[in-house]
Order: sequence, then structure tokens, then C-alpha cells
Amino acid sequence: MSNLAELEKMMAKRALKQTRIRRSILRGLLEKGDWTTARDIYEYVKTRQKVDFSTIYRNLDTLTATGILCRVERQDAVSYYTINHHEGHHHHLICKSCQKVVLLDYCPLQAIDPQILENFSNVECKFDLYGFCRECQEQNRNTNAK
Amino acid sequence: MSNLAELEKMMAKRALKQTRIRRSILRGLLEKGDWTTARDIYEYVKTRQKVDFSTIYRNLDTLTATGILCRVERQDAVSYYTINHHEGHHHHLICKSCQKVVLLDYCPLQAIDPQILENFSNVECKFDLYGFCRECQEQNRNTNAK
DNA sequence: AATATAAATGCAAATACTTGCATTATTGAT
DNA sequence: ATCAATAATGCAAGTATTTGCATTTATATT
Repeated sequence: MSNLAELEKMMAKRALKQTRIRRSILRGLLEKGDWTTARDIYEYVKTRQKVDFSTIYRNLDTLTATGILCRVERQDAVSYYTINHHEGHHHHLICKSCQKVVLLDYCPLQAIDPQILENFSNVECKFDLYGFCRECQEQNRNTNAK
Repeated sequence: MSNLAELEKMMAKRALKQTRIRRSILRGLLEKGDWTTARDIYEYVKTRQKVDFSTIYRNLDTLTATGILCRVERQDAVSYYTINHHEGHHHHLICKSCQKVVLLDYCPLQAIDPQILENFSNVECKFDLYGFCRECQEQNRNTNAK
């Protein structure tokens, strides 16, 4: 879907400076093509150039905030990142065992009584579901049955 | 509403041992009568007896898991706890400035396509809204206008 | 009252992530 | 190509919270 040139255009459009580290983060995520931890991204970049962990975190933040990346949080508070291929606001359902991510094309904000929201501005919505996917349930059944 | 004796009965019903520290945590929260950080609870208990921070966290966890306490998370990942006066599952709207908490008597899980949930078991719902309450908006306007 | 057992605690070390600040690199304008 | 403005980076120290393990305590039973 996306390639590095496209992502660089997106950075330009958002007035983000195109640094070697940023390019490396995006290249790493493109290669992986899947949800990845900050630690794994750090390892990837570090083998290619000098980089500090805080720089990785700061970049993952800005790239996520500008919609270039997408972030989900595991229940143990470890975050996963991937290139954002989806237009518009959405949420996720995450497997508690294998961390598989299912996209939920729904935002609960729309269902909240407007009277309540009336008194608040800049309302942000944190919403995620966590469960065990079918495959992990079955694996677990087998393990326990053994 | 609740007093310590009532809370002790709740602990007994849930087979939680009644330790000095647990009583102290609950007494502190009753005195405060409002959302409180783990740090503040730790300070309160520490002035009364020897206690380690990890014990505070472990107790806040178990007391929350058993429904005796209620927890909300600030956007910067600091948690607030209070005695749970509410029956049943619910969520919160939290002011990003003063941390005021509004109860949302709604769970978005009900609105999710059952076909999606069918493939997952033990689904838990993380849902919170964050915004600026009217008072904080006005204060900010004044500060900026000055 | 003595005791067995399971749960709670303290301690030390680890976790993921954040922040302040001085230095450096990218960018658009000359 | 040079340069000024601004954003990005590295470093060091900080944050809240968690975890493993050995010791202690609360509780139900005798």
C-alpha cells in the first residue's frame, strides 16, 4: 500500500522535518508490515545509526498524533505501532494472548448523551476492547486438556 | 454513604483478609471522600504505619478488582482511586485540567457488532473520555485574555 | 490457645515511558 | 552556497507502576 516516498510526502504535508531517524523508523515499520513495539523499532534503528530511546518515543508520538502511524496499547501498558492505512477515527479489539488486532469501525463518542458532552470541550475518546481470539482459546483448551 | 464497618463486611464477603494496611487505605479514602492518587494514599498510610509502595499498589488493584474501589486513569497514566458507590459496570469522563470525574452510565460494548465479538471470549472494555470542563475552559479564557 | 495454610507484605530490582536542557540538524529564505 | 529560525536529538535523570521471592500475618480449624 504505502511506500517510503508516500510517507515522506505525508511528513512534508504535516511540516515534519525529514530526519534519518524518522525515515528509518518508517522503513522499519514498512519492512515489518505489522504491529511493532517501540523496543523493536529502537533495535531496528539502532543497528543503522546512533539513536536514543527517547527520540524513538518522541517520534512515535508525533507520527501517531499526525495520523501517519497508529497505536494500540496492550493491557500490560506496552504500546504497539504500525503504519496507519485506515482513513478516519477508529478503535481496536486486541487479543490478550497473541496481541492480534481487529479494527473496530466505530466510536462510542457518538452514543454519549450530548447534554453531558455540552459541558466539556476538546473531548477525546479512549476506547479499546480486549479478549481472547478463537485460535488462542483453542490452543489453551488443548494445553489444559493435555 | 459507606463507613469503615460496611467496607470491612465487603472485604469479608470477598474473602479478602482484613489487614491494618487495608483498613488504613479505606479510612484514608473515606476521609478524603474524593478521587485520590496512589501516592497520596501511600503518604496517608505511611504516617500511620510501616508500608511499602508496592503493597499499596497491590491493594488498590485487588480492592478495585473486587469492586470495593473504582479507578480512573488520567491521560498521563496517573491513576485515581475512590470508594465505589456505584452499582454495576460504568465508565468516566475526566477533565484534562482539574481531573474532575463525571460518571457515564453507558458501556460501548453493547454497540459492537456481535459478529465481531463472536470470535473473542472474555471481552473487557476500556473506555474513557477526556475533555476540558466548563470551569477550566473559562479559567483558561481569562488567563489568556489577561 | 496452638497451629496450619494461604494470602499479604517488604525489599530490591525491573518495567515502559517521559522530561528538561544543552547541542545539532533540517528547512526555507537570502 | 550561506544563514537564521525552528524543530529534532542525545543525555541523564525522572515518572508511575510491576514483579519475584523470601518472610510475615490473618484466619479458620483444632
